[in-house]
Amino acid sequence: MRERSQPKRPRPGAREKLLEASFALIREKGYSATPVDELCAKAGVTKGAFFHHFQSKDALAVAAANCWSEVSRALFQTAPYHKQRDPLYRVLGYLDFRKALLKGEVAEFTCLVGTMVQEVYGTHAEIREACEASISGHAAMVEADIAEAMKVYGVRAKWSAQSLALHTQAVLQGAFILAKAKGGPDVAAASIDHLRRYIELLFKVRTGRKRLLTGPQALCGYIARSSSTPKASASCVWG
Amino acid sequence: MRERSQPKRPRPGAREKLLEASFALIREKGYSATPVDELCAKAGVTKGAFFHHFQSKDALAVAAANCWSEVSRALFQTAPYHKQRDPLYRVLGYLDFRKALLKGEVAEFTCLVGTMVQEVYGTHAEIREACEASISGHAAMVEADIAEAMKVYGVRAKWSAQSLALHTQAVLQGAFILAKAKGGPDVAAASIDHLRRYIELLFKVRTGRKRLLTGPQALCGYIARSSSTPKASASCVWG
DNA sequence: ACAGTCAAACCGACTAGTCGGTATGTTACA
DNA sequence: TGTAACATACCGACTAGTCGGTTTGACTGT
Repeated sequence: MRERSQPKRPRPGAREKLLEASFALIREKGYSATPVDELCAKAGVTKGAFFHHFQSKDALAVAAANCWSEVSRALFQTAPYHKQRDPLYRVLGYLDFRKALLKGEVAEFTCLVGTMVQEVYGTHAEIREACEASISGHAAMVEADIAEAMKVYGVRAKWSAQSLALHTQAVLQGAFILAKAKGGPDVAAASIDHLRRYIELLFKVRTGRKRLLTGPQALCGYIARSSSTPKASASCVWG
Repeated sequence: MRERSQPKRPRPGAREKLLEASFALIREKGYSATPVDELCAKAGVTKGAFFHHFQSKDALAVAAANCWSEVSRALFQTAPYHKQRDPLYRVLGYLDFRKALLKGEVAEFTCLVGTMVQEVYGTHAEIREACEASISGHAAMVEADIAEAMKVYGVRAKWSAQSLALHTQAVLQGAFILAKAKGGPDVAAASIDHLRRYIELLFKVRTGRKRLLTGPQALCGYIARSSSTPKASASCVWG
């Protein structure tokens, strides 16, 4: 239902504002500890609007996870590292990009779906599935580059492109937990460095990072600072 | 209806039972979503007993995190891999041991403090600190072996033993999140495999795992099955 | 141009139930 | 007789969700 692609945008969109508020609040306080009233307050919207757009708080969580998938897909697909011709450089550039995103408050760079799935995996199947889809979908994007790199570099191994892609996500999620525990992004950055080193070793790229970054299309390591925190955009109405 | 056990209460220890119940429930449902009443029910104890032993729910969380530190310290210090003479084998054996612990339900092998800190890092400073201490303390144990291995193997590197130790914890915590998202331990095991391969590469141990495991003191890979899930013991009264 | 119609969007007081926490016992034992 | 260790009843605050009503704006017929 909802008939989402209507040519008219009747309202500034309480729905979008609620999704955006959920990004901030759930990452900051967790899902269970975030009351509906507070989501409404942050979004500048009333409770009536909330339950007009979402059947329940859980339904919002599912929508938020789906929206997160779309927003992050958009962010990473348009990121500059993605234009690298060498697929391995795309993989390493991806990690540099992730590292560059570790700025500001912890809640601003951590992962919504990773936070949520941790809390609800055993009690809210639908939310868990939406989070799983988000993580797996993101991993699939990385997997494509890894698989291509394996071909180009002639890497034959016991590990699969998929398992390595999932491993990158595990490292990132774990790095976020350590960042939360320690109160800052430094540990997370160090962990990404280790992951990068691992991938270099797997592909036998012994050169230091510098050389990788000064290649002809050296777009890997830089920051699209303007959008370090993915925002819910109006285009993210479903997912 | 109460009348629930022997009128004699020699010293069954409501406190210990509550801590043990918190291990199970918080790992299963998260901290915020675990009501005090349910903790009491699981522990077979009344609410009065709860607030007799803990000033607040938050105080229980701090105690649980400290208890977790002690229980896991005891578990890993007595684990067989720890007797390896070669420090590198201890590190790799640690990973094999962690992998072997990935049995049963997800809530039975995931980390209490990792789960908790994710939820409360921004709102409950004392709990966060207790979780941080638990993770860092555990990492320090791994760090000692890594540092020794670096000496023995003459490894000089940009990375420190500490950062690699923290990285192992990041991988494990992240592996737990993926396991929660996917509903089983397989992804987590694969991620530990990648971490193991990384460390082998760092130490230039090119031999396959088999050879490592068939060495003279090949205790690395086995399971202390009887205690895969750390239990709160009576000795864990404070921490 | 304009009154009428309709449905979606939105509002906010209200409720039923849950939550963490307390007040006041009761029991076992030193 | 005192004290630690419980047990039970209860409280006020909070929470997700409801419901009757109002606003908004697109569309229609005249």
